[in-house]
Amino acid sequence: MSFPQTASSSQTSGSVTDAITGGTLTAIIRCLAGSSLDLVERGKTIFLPGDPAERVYLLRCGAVRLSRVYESGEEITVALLRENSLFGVLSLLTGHRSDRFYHAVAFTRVEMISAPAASVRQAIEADARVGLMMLQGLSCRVLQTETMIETLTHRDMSSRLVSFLLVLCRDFGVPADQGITIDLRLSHQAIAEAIGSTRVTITRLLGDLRSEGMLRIDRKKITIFDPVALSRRFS
Amino acid sequence: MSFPQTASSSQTSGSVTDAITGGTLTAIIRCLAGSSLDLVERGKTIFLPGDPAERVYLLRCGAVRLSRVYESGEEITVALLRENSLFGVLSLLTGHRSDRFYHAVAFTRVEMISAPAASVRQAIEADARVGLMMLQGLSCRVLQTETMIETLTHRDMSSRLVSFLLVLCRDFGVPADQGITIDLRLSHQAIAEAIGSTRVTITRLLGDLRSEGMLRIDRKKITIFDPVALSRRFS
DNA sequence: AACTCCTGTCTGGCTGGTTGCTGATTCTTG
DNA sequence: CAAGAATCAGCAACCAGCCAGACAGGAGTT
Repeated sequence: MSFPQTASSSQTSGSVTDAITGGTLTAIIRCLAGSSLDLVERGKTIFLPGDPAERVYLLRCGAVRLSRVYESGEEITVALLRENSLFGVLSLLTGHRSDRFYHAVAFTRVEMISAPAASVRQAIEADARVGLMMLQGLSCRVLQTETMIETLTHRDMSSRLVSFLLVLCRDFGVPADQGITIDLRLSHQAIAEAIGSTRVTITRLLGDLRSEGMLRIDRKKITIFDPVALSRRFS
Repeated sequence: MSFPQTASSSQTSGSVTDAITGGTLTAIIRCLAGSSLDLVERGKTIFLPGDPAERVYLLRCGAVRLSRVYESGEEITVALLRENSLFGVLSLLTGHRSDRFYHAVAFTRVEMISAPAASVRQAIEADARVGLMMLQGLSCRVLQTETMIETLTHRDMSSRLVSFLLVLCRDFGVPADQGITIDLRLSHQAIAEAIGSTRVTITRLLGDLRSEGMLRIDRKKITIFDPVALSRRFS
C-alpha cells in the first residue's frame, strides 16, 4: 500500500519544517510594521470573498477553513489549514490590487499573526532568509494541497473518506490512549463539504467504520485506533 | 454562476505574474552553478518516485504531468503543470534529504531549466528578489492546485468534467478560429485519471457535450466554442 | 424549557463504474 | 513506406453505490 508512505513522509517533512520556520517566522512577522496578533473565536470569519487582499497570515494555533460558497447555497471546503500554515499569500502577488475569493473561517479557536503584504515584501528584500522560510512554508502548503487532490480522486466514497481521515490524522492528530485522535470537532456535514459528498453518505460510512472497530467518535472528535490498518481498507 | 469569476481572476493574476517572474527567473536560474537547460520528449520521465529530490525545475515550454502510481496499476494525475510553473520545490525543504514521491512525465515536448536546490538556496540568500519571485511562482501553484480541488469536489461527473475543461482552457488555451483550443493532446483516459473517473464515462460525457455543440475534438485537441456558455452548464 | 444543530435510518431512482467487444487512429519497425 | 502493434474511441448491458428527500430522536446551547 502506498498511502502510508505519503502520510508518514509528508508528516516528517512537514513537522521538521514547521518546527524550524514556524517559531522563527512568528518572531520576524511580529516585528513588521502593521503586524498584529489576532485571536478569533470558533466560527468567526477571517476574510470574505471580495475583501481586498492586503495582509498575509500565519496560523499559530488552531485550524482555519478556506471555502467557497456558491449561489446555490452549497459550500465546499478548499483547505483545512493547520498550525504554522501560511495563508492569504495571494496578496503577495505583484503589485496590482486583488480580492480574496475564498471565505476564511476559524474552524476552532484560532491564534494567528498577520502583517500587510507590503511589509512582508520589504522584510523579504531586507533579509533573504525570510523569503526562504516563507518559501518552505508555502512548499508545505503545496504538498498538503496535493495530498488532498489524491484523496479526492479516489472513486468510491469509502476510500475517499478513509484517505481524508488519514490526512486529518497527519495534520491534526494527537496521540490518544488507544490510537490517534483528530483534534477537531467535525460534523458529518463538514466532512461531506470537504470531500464532495453528502451528509447522509458520510453518516453511513462512518457507521460502517465504527462497527468494523476502526474508529471511535466521542463528542465529534474521531479517534482512529490504527491508521495503518485503516489505510489497508483501500479498495 | 461563480466559476467564470474564478477562472478569470486566476487567469489575470496568473498571467501577470508569469510574465514578470517567468522571464527573469529563467535568466537568474540559468546563471546558477550546476544549472542546465533540458529538452524532454513527450512521454519521457523527468523524475520517478524514490529519486532523491535535489533539483528545482522551472518549466519553460510545454506541460508536465505529476502523477502517483498505485500498486494496483492505477495512476492518478495530481497536477498538470503549464509554462512558467515551478516544480520539484520539495527539495528546498530545509536540509534533510528527501525523496520524490511523484512521477513527473513530460506530457508534451518540454523545455525546462533546473538547478541544484543548494544553488537556488544560495541565490535566494544572495539576492532577496529571487526569493520573492519564487514565492510568487509558488503562490500561483497553490492557487492553481486549489482550483483543481474545487473541480474535484463537484459531485456529478458532468460538472466535474466541464470545470476541468475550463481549467485547461485557462492554463493551456490558445485562441482558435472559433473559440479556444486546449493545446494538449488529451486521451479520454488521461482526462479520467485527472478527475477521478473512468475512460468510458469521459467518452460518453464528451460525446454529449459535442452533440450539444459545446465543443469539437480534432486529433485529440479539444476546442471549446464558448467557455462562458459552457460554464453555465453547471448543474 | 425551547431551540437549534447534528446524527441515524429508510425508500426509491439514477448516475456512473465495470466488463467486454469492435473498429479507428496513431506509433513503431522492418 | 507499408505492415503490424499498440493505444484509443465508441457502444451496450448490468448493477452497485450514492444522492435526494423526509422524518425522528439526540446532543448541545441559551
